[in-house]
Amino acid sequence: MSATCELSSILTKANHAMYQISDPGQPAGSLSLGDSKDSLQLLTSAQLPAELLGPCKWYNTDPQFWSKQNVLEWISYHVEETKFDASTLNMAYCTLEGSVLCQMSRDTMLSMFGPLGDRLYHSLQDLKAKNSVDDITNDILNTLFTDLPEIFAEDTYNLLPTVVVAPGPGCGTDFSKPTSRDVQSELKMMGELPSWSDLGYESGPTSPDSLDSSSAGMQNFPSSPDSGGSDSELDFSEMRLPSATDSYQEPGRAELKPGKRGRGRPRKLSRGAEDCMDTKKSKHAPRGTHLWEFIRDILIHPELNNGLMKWEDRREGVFKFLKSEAVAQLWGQKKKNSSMTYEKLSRAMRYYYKREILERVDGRRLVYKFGKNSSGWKVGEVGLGM
DNA sequence: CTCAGATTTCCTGCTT
DNA sequence: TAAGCAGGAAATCTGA
Repeated sequence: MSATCELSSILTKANHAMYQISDPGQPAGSLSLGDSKDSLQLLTSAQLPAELLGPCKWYNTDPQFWSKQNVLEWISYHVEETKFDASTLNMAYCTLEGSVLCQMSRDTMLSMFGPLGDRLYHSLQDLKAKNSVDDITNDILNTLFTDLPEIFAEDTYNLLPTVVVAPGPGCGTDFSKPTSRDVQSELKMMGELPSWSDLGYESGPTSPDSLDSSSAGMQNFPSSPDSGGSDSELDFSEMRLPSATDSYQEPGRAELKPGKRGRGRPRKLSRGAEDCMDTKKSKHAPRGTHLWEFIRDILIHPELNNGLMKWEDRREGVFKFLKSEAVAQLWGQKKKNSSMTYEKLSRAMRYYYKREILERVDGRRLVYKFGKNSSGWKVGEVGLGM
């Protein structure tokens, strides 16, 4: 069932124009990140159907024709894959045109991207070859996604490398050293889209305990300057606001491994027909997925958050939830927990008071304030990334 | 295996 | 009355 629901999740993504679904807490267009045409063009809900059923754009495009954004996404993907410290990258190098990139020697790339350069170079060569030679893989993948979606069910991920790599040379991305993990994640990525998380947001811890505002990944992509690759980054590709048709996707805990339960206190049964709910719980809910960072990242991208939240006093770090439930749903999607509610989210927020990541704002509903142990939201900190 | 950290979930009571 | 807010308590998961 888990597999089925996972599949459902994938297909649902494909079938619904994510944020266009009318939702009480989420008017159409909300969070349609693609609005920011000039900034990093995030893969959005609107793009989902087509994108989701096929490999991501850079993967399918001859690197020669990559836009800066494609380059950024591509680099980000590898940053994440290798858990490379994105903060060491010069962002100027990450926004080159693909054509420029293609003319670079391996040494040049090494000098530009450091240890990541080698991987990038090989990936680039592979992609150049691939996109000039065949589309077999794409066809296969499309077939898999459209005709044999169940193959992407959780337990069958392991089969993918075999299935897809089989076509041989030219079939792929960075398969030069096709470790199982590489291949799987690559494929998985193609299925789930690269997005903010693929843009390097998961490359480093950013909890207040581990970073201060002056450090850590200040050059990370569009979002938080200091995310350093926080997993808290808005991974909108994975996020979509729920619609009435999504109930079956409710993850709940019904399908955890035998003997394992979902996170948190056991939920009381009574939520109606939530039984088919399940997307697998993230097996490794990554550290660094901090709620406050997630919130912060929504806030520092006003062009993207589209009315979910707003600054009340940017300088002071005071912000307000405008669509509290929608934010909670997004958070829930990020954590693969569609039963997330604002109530729960707010409880977690309140825990931040003690840690001084947030400060109380008395008497104002839905209003919070960043505390001294938070970072990355201040005007001076934001925007350094690019 | 233990432990700490970070939630998640539930609950009660209070406030707006 | 509903929606939020405050916290306590319990439980889980992950990483160290």
